[in-house]
Amino acid sequence: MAKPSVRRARLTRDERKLQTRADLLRTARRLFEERGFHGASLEDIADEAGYTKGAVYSNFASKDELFLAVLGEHIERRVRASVEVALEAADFASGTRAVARSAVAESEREPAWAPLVVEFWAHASRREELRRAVLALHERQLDAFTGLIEELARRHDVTFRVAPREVVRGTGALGRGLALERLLEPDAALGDLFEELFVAATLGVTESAR
Amino acid sequence: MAKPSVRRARLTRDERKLQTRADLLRTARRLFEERGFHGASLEDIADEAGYTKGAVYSNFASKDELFLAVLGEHIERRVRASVEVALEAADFASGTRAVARSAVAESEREPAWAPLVVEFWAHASRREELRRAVLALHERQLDAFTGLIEELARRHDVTFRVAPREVVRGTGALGRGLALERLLEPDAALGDLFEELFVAATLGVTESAR
DNA sequence: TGTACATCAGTGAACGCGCGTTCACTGATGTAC
DNA sequence: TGTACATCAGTGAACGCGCGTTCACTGATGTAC
Repeated sequence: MAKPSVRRARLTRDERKLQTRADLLRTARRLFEERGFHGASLEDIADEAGYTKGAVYSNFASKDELFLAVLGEHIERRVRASVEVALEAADFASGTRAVARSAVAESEREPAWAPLVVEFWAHASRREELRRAVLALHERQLDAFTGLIEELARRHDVTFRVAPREVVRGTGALGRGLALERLLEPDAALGDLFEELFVAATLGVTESAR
Repeated sequence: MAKPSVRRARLTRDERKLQTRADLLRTARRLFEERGFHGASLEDIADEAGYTKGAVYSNFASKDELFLAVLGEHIERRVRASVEVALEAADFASGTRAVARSAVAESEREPAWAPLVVEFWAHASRREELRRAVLALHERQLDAFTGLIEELARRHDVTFRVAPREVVRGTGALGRGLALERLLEPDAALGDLFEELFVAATLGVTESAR
C-alpha cells in the first residue's frame, strides 16, 4: 500500500530521492516501533515502503544510520511538544506538572518508544562510534529540557539544590523506567504515579525564594 | 578453564547433574552480563562451562528457561541484601536512604544487570507465556520491597499518601532508568543523584504522624 | 560380591532459518552541444 | 528543439555468517537378581 507515487516522471532526481528517503524513514519508524530495532528487518522496511533493500543502502550507510535518523526526528518532536506546554504555566509547581503530563501523554501515544530507545542504547553501547553518536543526541535532548526547566525556575523565583541538568536526567530516567514496566504489563496505568513522583522529586530538590 | 572436576567417577548421577546445572548457571550468568541475552550464545555458554550445547538442553527446556533461572537467583540475592540494611535504621528517612544506598551499591557492582533485565523484558513482551513468567518474578520482587518499606513506615509512624507498592514501583523504575544511562556513559556517577531523588520522592509522598 | 540389563546425562553433528551487506546491472533523469 | 553520452537512484540476486533447537548415539551409573 501507499506506493511512492503514481506519476514518477513528474519529479526530478533530487525530489524523488528525498521522497524515497521520507518513505523509508516513515516506514522504518513504524516497523521499529512495532517490532524493535533488531526485530524489524531492512527487507521488511524496504518492502513495506515499496522499495528493495538496495534503496535503503542508497539513502543510509547502514541500519544503524537509518535508526539514528529516525531517532533524531523523534527527539526533536518530543522536545518541541514539552516546551510548548511548559511556558504557559502560572507557577513553578504547575509548570512542572505540565511537563510531566506532556511526557505521559507522549509516552502513552507511543508506548513502544522507551523500550525501543533502550534496545538501541544497548546495541550502541557495544559500538564505540555509534555510542558517541547516540550520546550526542541524548545530551542535546537533556540540554533542551534543562533550558526549559531553568527558564521555568527563573520566572517563578525558584532555586535548585541539585543541578537542574541532573534533575532533568533523573526525572527523565524515572519516566523511562516506568515506561519500561509496560513491557511486562501493557495495560498498566503509570501516568498518575509518574506525575506524583515527578512533582515530589522536583519540588523536593528545589527551594522557593518567596 | 575450571573443568567440572577431575574425578568424575566420585559423584552419583544426581550429584553430577546438579553440578552441571550449577556450572551452566554460573557461566550463563557471567556471559549474559558480558554480552547481553541475545549476544551470549548457548554454544559459548556451554563451551566456557566445559560442556556442549546438548548439556544445556538436558538441564533447561530452552534458552529462555536458562535465563529465567539466572534471573530468579539474581532477584532473590538482591532482595535479601536490601532487607538486611533497611531494618537497622533509626528513623524513616535514614531507612529510606539505606535502601537507596544498597541499591546503588548493587547496581555499581553489577552495572550490566539493568540493561540485561530490560533486554529480556523486551524479548518476553513478545512471547505471552514467557511474559507472564517474568512478570511473576518481577511482582514477587515488588512485593518483597513493599513489605520492607511498610515495615519501615510502621516502625517510624509514617503514612503514605500514595500506595507503598506504587512508591516501590516508582523508585525502582527510577533506579532502572538511571542505570540505563550508563549504556551511553559507562563512567557516569549516578549514585548521588539517585539517592537524592529517591529520598525526595519518597518523603514527598509520605506524612510523618509525629 | 558379581553379572546382565536398563537408564539417562551429555555428545556431536546436522537442520532450518533469518539477516545485514555487497555488487553488477538497468533505465530514467541530467547535461553538453 | 533535438541528439548522444554521463550519471546515479534503485533493483535483484548472491554472499557470508550466526544461532537455537533436534536427535541418534554413547558410555558411565543405577538396579535387579
